[in-house]
Amino acid sequence: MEQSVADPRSGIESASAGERLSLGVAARLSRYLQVLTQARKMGKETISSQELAAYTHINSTQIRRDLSGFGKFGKRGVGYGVDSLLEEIRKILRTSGQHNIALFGAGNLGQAIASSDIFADHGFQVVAMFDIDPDLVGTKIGELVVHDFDQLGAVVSEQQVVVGVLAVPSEAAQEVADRLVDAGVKIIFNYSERLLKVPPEVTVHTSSPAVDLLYALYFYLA
Amino acid sequence: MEQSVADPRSGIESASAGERLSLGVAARLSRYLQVLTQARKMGKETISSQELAAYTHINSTQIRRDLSGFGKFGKRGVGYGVDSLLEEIRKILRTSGQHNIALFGAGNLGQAIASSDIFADHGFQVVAMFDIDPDLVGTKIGELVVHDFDQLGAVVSEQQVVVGVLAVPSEAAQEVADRLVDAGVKIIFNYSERLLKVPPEVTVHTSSPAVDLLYALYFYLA
DNA sequence: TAGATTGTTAATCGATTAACAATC
DNA sequence: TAGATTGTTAATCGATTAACAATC
Repeated sequence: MEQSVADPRSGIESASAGERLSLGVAARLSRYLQVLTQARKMGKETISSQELAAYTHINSTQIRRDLSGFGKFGKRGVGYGVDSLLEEIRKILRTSGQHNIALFGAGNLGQAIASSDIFADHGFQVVAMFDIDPDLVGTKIGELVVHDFDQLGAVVSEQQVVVGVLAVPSEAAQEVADRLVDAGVKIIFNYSERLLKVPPEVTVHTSSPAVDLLYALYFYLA
Repeated sequence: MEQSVADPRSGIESASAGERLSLGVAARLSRYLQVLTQARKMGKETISSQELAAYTHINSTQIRRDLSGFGKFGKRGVGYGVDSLLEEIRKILRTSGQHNIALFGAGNLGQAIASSDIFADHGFQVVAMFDIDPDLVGTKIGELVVHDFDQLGAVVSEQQVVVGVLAVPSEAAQEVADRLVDAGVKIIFNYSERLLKVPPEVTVHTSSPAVDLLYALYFYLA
């Protein structure tokens, strides 16, 4: 889990918004969304808190408690409607819209991400790809033309890019991050291992499969 | 974060082990390990709880508290020695050794994982690759020969595979998982979106970049 | 009705944080 | 000495869980 919010804004409350969710609640709601999205793909119409618990490793009481804080979304004796719960949680997280991503690095990892619908399923669209290799610039990966890094600023503002995803080698990661920061991007998803230095208003999420494995392994060995 | 431990074993306590770590502590220690590993690569010799906090988004008091529970690893006015802290945490997590991974799927994602040292840095070694495509079976990806799925059981027991990493299309994920379970593998790392059904003693970690993004986005939009 | 599952309460435990003395 | 940072305390807040009535 990533805890990314340095300074909860004091003062002005958004009119439409109620309270800001706690880090834990927001993280758990996101997990529910993931499972619900897949459950829908599998043609499931209802899902119980017990089933959600099995897939998320989150206690079923906790799940019911999280949800009941926002309304009565379930049917006793039946469970939750997959479609309707999906919609409710999206409303709560206010992430119903379409959000644009720029992808950096057109190597194996970049291509894997571009061709996957792991982001698309949750309303994120890869709208641009970048690479430093002149042989790749101008070629097409799926629907996307590979841009040169020099076009970064222009693409970010024209396409309203909200998230930059780094699938570049570690050595290149900091430079790309710097450029994204200059272009005003506030969320960076880092698939390299490099520790990135960014200003406090920018959130970096570093992907860490090995860390997750270490964690799982501890409980396996212990 | 993945919470994966269903039934804490009652009764018998391992002689060498003290208490089993709580889920939260184990997860945070793993994060520290990640940052320390990178800090060492960057040639850093000491690191303060403040710096660790900046990279992990975990409160610095929390970090000092976590560590001081196991010993006095730091020097006041200086910080923690990167090498020594790395070693201490590995001891605590009892994950110092070498652990073997089998990788499934030799496509873009599989190749990206095989050629990355994101696992190797933490003592995980990819010892075998598998693919269903007859054209790929027998070819080499880096140092690794691509095996046919039929060899799964033999390879797992010969190479003492502890973790199976799935980089296959969603449609194939459940079948590979079933075979891994049959072969006795207890930890599965799932890069597909498919929800996997496994027996309770097996831990599945599903990679969820989009979920992490949704979470970051909430705090950005809110 | 009988079985299943939600919504909610109440009680406990661990996480979080500010503050600060100890000490490098 | 002066500055920095650990180790630790104490106080608060949120997470977790079992239990169960309500109700589909």
